[in-house]
Amino acid sequence: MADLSRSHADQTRAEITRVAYRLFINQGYHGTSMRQVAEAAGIALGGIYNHFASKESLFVEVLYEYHPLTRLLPAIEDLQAACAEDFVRQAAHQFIEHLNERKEFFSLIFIEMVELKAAHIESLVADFVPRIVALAQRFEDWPGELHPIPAPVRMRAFLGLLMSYVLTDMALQNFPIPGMPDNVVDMFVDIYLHGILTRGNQHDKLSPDLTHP
Amino acid sequence: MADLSRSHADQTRAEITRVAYRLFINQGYHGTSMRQVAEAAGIALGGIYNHFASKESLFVEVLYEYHPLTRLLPAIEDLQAACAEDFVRQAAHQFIEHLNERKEFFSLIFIEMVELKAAHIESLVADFVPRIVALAQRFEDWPGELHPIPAPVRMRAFLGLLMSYVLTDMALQNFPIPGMPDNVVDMFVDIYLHGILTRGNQHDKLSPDLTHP
DNA sequence: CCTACCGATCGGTAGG
DNA sequence: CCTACCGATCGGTAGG
Repeated sequence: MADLSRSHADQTRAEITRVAYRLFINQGYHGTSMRQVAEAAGIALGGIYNHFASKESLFVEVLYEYHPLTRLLPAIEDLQAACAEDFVRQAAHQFIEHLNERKEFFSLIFIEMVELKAAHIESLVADFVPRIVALAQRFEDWPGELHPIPAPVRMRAFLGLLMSYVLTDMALQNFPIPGMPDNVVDMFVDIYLHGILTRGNQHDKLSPDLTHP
Repeated sequence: MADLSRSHADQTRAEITRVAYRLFINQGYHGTSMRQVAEAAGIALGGIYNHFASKESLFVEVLYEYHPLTRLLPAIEDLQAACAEDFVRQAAHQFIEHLNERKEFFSLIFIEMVELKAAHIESLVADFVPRIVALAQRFEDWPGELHPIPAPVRMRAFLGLLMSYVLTDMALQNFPIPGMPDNVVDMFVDIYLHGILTRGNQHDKLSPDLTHP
C-alpha cells in the first residue's frame, strides 16, 4: 500500500513533468504559467508544489529529463566500426535518429540560455564533455586517412553540421525550398567525409547507392 | 521646427528599440516588461505607447531592425570571384563578419520561434529566400569543379556549417575546450571546400599559410 | 491533493 | 510625454 501510494505520487510527478515540457517548448518559460501546467496535468495549482519547490525547479527537471545525450552518447560509444568513414556514417545515423525524437529539445536549450540566462547548463553538460572529447580521439584509431585537422575542430564540425541540419530542417518545415531532396543528411555526411578524409581512403563518388543505403 | 520635433520623436523611438533589443535578448519576450523598457529608455511607461501600439509591435520592429540579412546579402551578392573556392572563402568571411556583429540575433530568432510561435518570421524571410536561391546558382558558374550535389543542399550545408560555428562559438564561451584553435572558421571552410570541390581544382593541403591568410 | 487567498506585477489606457 | 489608474494574472502559500 505504501508502495502503491508512492508509485501514484511518482506518476503524478511524471505527468506534471511531461505536460510542463510540452507547454515550455510551445510557449517558453515565462509564457507558461503554473496554472496552465496544473490544468494540463489535471490537478489544482497548489498540488504542483507537493512535487516541485518552484517553477524553476520544475523547469530543471524537464531539462534533465528530456535532453538527448543521456541515450545518444552511449549509443555512439558502443559503435563498432572498421574505418573512419564507417564510424562517421554510423555516428551520424545515431545522432539524427536520437535528435529527431527530441527535436524540440533545442527549444528547451534556448529557453535555458535566454530566459533563464544559462543558470543550469553548466552542470548539465559537465558530465558529457569529457566523453565527447574521448569520442573525438577515436578518429585517430585510423591513422593516415585524415586531413591534418585538430581533433576538437573535426568533432565540432561534425556536431555543427548535423545540428545545423536538424535546426534548418525545423526552420524549413514552413518554407519548402524547391529542389531540396529528401536525403540531405546523407549528402551532408558525404560533404563532411570528403572534407576530413584524404582522397585515397574514401569510397568516393556520391553515387545514389551510397547516399541511399 | 517641425523637422526638429519629428527628429526628436524618431530619436526616442530609436532609443526605445535599442534598449528593447538588449532587454529581449537577455531576458526573453515575456521576461521583459514594458516598464523595464521605459525605464531603460528614460521615459515613462505610457510614453512608449506614443511610438508603438503594443509590446508585440515593438518586438517586430526590433526583429526587423536587427536581422543581419539586410546588410549581409548585398555584401555577398557584390562579391567578385575567379573560382568557386575564392567565392566560398570570401562569402564565408562576409558571413562570419556580419554575424559576429549581430551574434545575439539568434536569440531573437529563438524568441520569435518559441515565445511568439513564429508569427512574424514568414514575412521576414520571404524577401530573402529567392535571393539566397539565386546566390546558390552562382556556384554553377564554375562548371567541372563540383561534386554532383544539388545546389540547395550545397547552399544549406554552407549556411549550416557557418551558422553552427557561430552558435557553438557562443555556447563554448563558458566552456573552453582544450585544443580548440583560434582559426576554426578557416578550418570549417577548408572542410567544406574539400567536401564540395572535386580534387583537381582545389589548392589542397591545409597548410598554416592557407588557413591563416 | 484542494480551496482560498496573498502581495506583486503585468500590458495597456484615460486624461491631461 | 507623464500621472494615475484599470482589470487580469502571476508565483507561491496557509490551512485543512
